[in-house]
Amino acid sequence: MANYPDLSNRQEHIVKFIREFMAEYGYPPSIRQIGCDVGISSTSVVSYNLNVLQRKGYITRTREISRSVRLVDLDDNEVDAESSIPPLFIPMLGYIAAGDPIPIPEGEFVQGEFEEVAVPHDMVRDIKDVYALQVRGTSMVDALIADGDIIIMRHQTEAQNGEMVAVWLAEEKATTLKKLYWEKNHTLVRLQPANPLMEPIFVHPGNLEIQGRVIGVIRHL
Amino acid sequence: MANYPDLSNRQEHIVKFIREFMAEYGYPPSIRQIGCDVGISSTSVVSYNLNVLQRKGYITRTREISRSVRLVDLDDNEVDAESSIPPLFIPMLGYIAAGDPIPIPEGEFVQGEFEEVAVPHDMVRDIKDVYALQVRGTSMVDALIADGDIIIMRHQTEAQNGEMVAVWLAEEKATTLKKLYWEKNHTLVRLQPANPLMEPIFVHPGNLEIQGRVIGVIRHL
DNA sequence: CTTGACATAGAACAAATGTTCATTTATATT
DNA sequence: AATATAAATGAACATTTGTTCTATGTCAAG
Repeated sequence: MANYPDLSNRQEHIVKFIREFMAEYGYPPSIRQIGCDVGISSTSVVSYNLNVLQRKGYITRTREISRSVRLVDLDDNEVDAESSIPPLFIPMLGYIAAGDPIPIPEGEFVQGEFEEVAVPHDMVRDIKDVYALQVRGTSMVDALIADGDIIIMRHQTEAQNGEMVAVWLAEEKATTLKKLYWEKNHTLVRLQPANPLMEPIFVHPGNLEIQGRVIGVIRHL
Repeated sequence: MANYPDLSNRQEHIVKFIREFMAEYGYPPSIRQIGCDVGISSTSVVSYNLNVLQRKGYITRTREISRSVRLVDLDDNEVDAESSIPPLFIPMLGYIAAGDPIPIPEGEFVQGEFEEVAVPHDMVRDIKDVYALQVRGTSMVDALIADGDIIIMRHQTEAQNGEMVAVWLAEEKATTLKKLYWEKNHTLVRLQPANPLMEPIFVHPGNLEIQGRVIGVIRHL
């Protein structure tokens, strides 16, 4: 991993774990939690490696204070206590229905330009490229999504196997939400409904346009 | 201080101290550090006030984890003097699966007794009798609910027409989630799947036990 | 005046958590 | 091969930290 040339693999792993833990929980991990994740059974080895990371300027620690490991973050995406708080509201861009391509965000959202939708605290970590769409119609029931549901999307145009995506099928002139799998050396795409009782469909990559990835669904009743 | 009308002065002080401490140090304060700043010499009084702040939705805590106090970051302007603040977290009671009756809350929840689930700000207005269950299995797909989904329930034993309820069918020994409609002068119950492509079932009221009402569904992908 | 809910207080205890120590292993250098 | 340094290991211990318990005080409602 070229990001940290002067660190061992273990030390890189520790830095990344601390960053992820802080983002997810809002407080730093303990020595033992770091050891569990990194596979170090001895608290003194964790402490030894943290001392190295501190000496090299990657972290700071306060002696005899629980959970006092803090990253000194040199990356572009500076993580600090305030900005690590995930958003509670995201913009609602519009609607998603079978017969229309979904609205796609252009540039950054201007505050107040869109209606806002409340999301759970742990559903969105970084609001960049994330937005909500409301479902119109019953065409998404194969994705176990009902009319009126709110879909939380992250704008991306490529997808990995197993990710739930919104795709526009040009020939059929239809939007569909399915799990995407590449097959036959990327010459075929299998779109798998979330409902296990339903069959997948197969499309050529040229007929398909990935418009975003689904990261959550919210249904009010 | 008009910003937190439903908090005592001490509780406001605690919220502000937590925010300042987190910003300055990058990790949350301990119970004793909060006590020192606010002038509370007893750790149980600090803990009591933190429990109140958690119940009112200002902070979250994790039981028996050091420095696990986290602010739930609402803008000061969003605190409305006229309304109670809706909860951002509710207790997760357990699981729901087809072959078992759902866990039913008994009495009020003891703080910290259950794992907490994040919900959207506008999904729950009053936490009383509200809890979450996680779906195990694919038996709920007729309700457009997937394995792993989180269902937000309000404990109630009676239902109006059209409400989505969890019912236990004694003869079938099964839990199902469907919209309930009374028919033939309350001598028959029609249970309507949320999936419009599926047929309803009809049961006698004596065979059915309403265990709660579904008020929302959350799906993380 | 009584009662119940809320808030406070201190002590004791349990558990979480960080540090120290003795020892071993791995690696680099001479 | 010898030596020095870095890295690892587990155990023991010290300290931090959160929870529980018992008791008391305040205040509003009946």
